[in-house]
Amino acid sequence: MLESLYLNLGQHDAISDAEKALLSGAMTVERSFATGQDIVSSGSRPTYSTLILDGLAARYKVLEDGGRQFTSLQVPGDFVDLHAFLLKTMDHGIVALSPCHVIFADHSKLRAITEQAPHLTRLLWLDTLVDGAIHREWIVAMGRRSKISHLAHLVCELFVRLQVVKHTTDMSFHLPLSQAELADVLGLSIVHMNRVIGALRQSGVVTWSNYTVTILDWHRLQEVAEFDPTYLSMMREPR
Amino acid sequence: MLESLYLNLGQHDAISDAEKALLSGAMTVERSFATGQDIVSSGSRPTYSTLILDGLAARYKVLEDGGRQFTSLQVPGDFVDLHAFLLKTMDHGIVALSPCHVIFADHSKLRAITEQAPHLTRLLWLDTLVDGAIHREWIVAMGRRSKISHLAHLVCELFVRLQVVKHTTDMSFHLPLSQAELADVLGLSIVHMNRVIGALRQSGVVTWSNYTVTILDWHRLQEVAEFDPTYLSMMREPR
DNA sequence: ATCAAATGTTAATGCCCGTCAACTTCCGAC
DNA sequence: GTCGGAAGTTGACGGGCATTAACATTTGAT
Repeated sequence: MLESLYLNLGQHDAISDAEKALLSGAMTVERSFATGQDIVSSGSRPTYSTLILDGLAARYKVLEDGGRQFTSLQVPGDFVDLHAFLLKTMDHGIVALSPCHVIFADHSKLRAITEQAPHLTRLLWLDTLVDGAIHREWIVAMGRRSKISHLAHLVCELFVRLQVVKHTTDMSFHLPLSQAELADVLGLSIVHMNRVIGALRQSGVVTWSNYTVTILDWHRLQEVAEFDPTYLSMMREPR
Repeated sequence: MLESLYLNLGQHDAISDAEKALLSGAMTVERSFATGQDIVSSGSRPTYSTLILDGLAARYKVLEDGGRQFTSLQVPGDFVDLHAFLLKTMDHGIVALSPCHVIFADHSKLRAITEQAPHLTRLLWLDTLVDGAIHREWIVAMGRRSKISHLAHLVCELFVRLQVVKHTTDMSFHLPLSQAELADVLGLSIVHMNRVIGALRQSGVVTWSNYTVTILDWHRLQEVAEFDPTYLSMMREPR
């Protein structure tokens, strides 16, 4: 049930059975969300945090002119709003980009973990720190990378993150994002997004159809993206 | 000595004298850095985290073509690399943008805090979560705001953050950033950065000279920026 | 005070990317 | 199968922004 969470946290450091039991014990209700539904709405003050068991979700903000910007993509094994445990008030929304199956962890039980399980606390903290590292990489991509490089970087990131939780097959993964939604990831117009995707296809490093991305040449893709996975902290070491 | 840290952490929730003593006890060596010097270098594995006592610093990444992107600005009372306590390896550098006076906190002592002081641990965790919230706001600004709105938002953010640690006077603050450095914050060319600053000046909401920004019309500035300080979690409540 | 270097400012040119528009393809409902 | 709407694709055009270059101004070093 929580296998993807264990894979996600366990990539950074070993987690004990006792810790798995604590995590499992923090979980309460399961729920499903349809594509397009808000999993958490902006301005709310949730009393639980949401773990994705299956599906793809995204954090987003909407501006007055209607423009939307995604600030992160969340895959199975991710807490979409672990930060709300301490931030209290959601300053952004979280939407399901595909049918999402989730499970809730009560903040009271997360708090109990911080009182009694320092190592597990550090791993949960670390999970939010990796979030931050991904945000920084997105800022760099938006500010200083070419658009095709930005897109290539996103493909690299998603492939690696999905691989950790065993949601890739060979060099392919499912990416249920319309081009309009991708445009809200990269901060582009729909039309230009379409052209950038076309350019990446043309370059021959990936195929991309039916919402499935297949990496044909990982090495060249990594070069185009200048992708260095250090920021994902995938090395297992004492934390 | 650690007054700005107490102000920074204390804005989110009350901190006890015992907690202040724990923080104080975690500090070791003080040091100064000159403008332009790296406080922490990319790829390093520091065994301590760095707190800014005075000065302005920034996190940054450099791309192969030499392009630089700042991913955050750090003011007095900020830990510039608290995340390295758990991430272990720095995936970016941190540079002093003005003469910086800092103090180091040993990771071993931070670890001891996580073992013995759950509430203080949550406040330190929260500090890194606010970092993440700021990152998200930067992503939105880079992706979907006009450049003048982005700049206005940055001014709002810095003013509020500096106010918390008592580094503003009336509606002014010192911002020791060249236009070239600002361009690396917004992801613009130097020439265009100059024009955007000119446009913000023209609009009459701020004056900006001698590295000092004065807000003439906070209300209109906030409107231009669509600035909503919720993301900074400045409300004091149990965490 | 003088000079060199860093920083700020302005103009010219061209490309990247947004907008508008038209059209095609895909997909689910019936 | 047929229909309607969503998603994808392509072209035309204009504006925002990068690049280059030149010059002005400020700053710091001697």
